[in-house]
Amino acid sequence: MEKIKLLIVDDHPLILEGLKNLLAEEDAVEIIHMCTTAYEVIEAMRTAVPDVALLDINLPDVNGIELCARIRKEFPSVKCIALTTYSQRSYINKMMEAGAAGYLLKNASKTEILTAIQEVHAGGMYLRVKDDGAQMEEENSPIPTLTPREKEVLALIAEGLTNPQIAKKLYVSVLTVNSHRKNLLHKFEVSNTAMLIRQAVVAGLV
Amino acid sequence: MEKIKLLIVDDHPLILEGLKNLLAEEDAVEIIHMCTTAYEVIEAMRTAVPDVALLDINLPDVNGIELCARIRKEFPSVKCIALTTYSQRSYINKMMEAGAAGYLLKNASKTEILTAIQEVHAGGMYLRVKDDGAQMEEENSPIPTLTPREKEVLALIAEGLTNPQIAKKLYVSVLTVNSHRKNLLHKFEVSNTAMLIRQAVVAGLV
DNA sequence: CTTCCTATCCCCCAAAAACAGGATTTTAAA
DNA sequence: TTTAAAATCCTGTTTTTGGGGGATAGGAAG
Repeated sequence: MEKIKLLIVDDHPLILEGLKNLLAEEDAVEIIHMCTTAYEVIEAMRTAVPDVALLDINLPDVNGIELCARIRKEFPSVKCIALTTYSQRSYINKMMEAGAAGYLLKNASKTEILTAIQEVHAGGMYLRVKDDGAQMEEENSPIPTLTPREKEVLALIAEGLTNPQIAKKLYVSVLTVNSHRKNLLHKFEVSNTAMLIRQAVVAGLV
Repeated sequence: MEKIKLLIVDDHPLILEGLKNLLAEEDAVEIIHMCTTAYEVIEAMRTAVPDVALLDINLPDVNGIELCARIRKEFPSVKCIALTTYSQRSYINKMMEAGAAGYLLKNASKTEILTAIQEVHAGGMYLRVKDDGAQMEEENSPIPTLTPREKEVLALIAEGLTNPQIAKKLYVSVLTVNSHRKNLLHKFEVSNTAMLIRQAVVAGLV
């Protein structure tokens, strides 16, 4: 029986290391790529396509959700499993919507990770998020879907630019920027910039 | 020769796992405690005092800097080594100020970690932050020292309260809140709430 | 006993953001 | 091609923020 070819991506090298050690002695799987950015993932896949990809959600360049969607589009044969610290329903939904076949928390056990990989590779789906009671503070994060323009504006707001400055930078009217800003506030269901930015940061959108 | 007794703390179980695997085969050291929160660390130390503690900075309850200070106070014999992803000067300074004897990035190699542990245990100090060029975006984060009141106000701002609301909650004048707010902006060297909150979030202050 | 720090309060004023609507055009998808 | 979504611009008003000062009382530390 062929070994399952794995790609793992995480921005923390130590987590990669941990996974490598965890999976190295298993002969059912074989890690063919270890990446720390979404860019590396796509590059790596062009050279050798894995069977399963373990994806972190927090990546420096693109977030794991978008990365998953992209993988599903460019390499439909690759099964994606989210491996993250977030147990929020919204993340799970987004990830599944993006085409993920599995979802694991980083405190998952070795056997659990292995089971997930195998079941997913066999065409199944695996999702287990056991509530350890530790991080249930952020249970309510809608994570709205933003348009490209809104993301752009949000990023600039987070960088500290004011509406006039953003308008100048994007070559649009201040009124337009203000509209986007208002829409952002609505989508995030918040009433001021402080809440908006905090939500955006914890959601990894900035 | 006695093995060096280690305590490691990190909120990501996988990093703990990685470290464990990394250090398990070494006979120079011995992990006696693995914790995920600052609270656990203090509890663990009451039962068995380690020689060296590897501390993450991002912890769910108390940040690693304060934890380090507390360890140095309650268990002066314990040498602390920061093990984190932050390469910012300000973090290093804070950590050293808190009494740490070492500072490592999470992308440090196994031998580097071992060397650090041994040198620190021998009474020395070890600090090596090599710039991998990857995360130099955040090179300038002052991390100002905030007064208790300022932290309080900052937290409320981050929760989305306006000055009048904060004033009401703290039973002080709006003008007072505004002063704290202005001082916060000065200390963080930013010019609006968006930048303030973003900095505060990445600094783990909210 | 002085400084220094903190917290509190005050002034004036300009700029920005938020609230509440609506309208138009371009773009993308069904 | 019809429809929906996105991006653009508009008119108002009200509230909040931010920038520049300053003053005072209490406490801690030198």
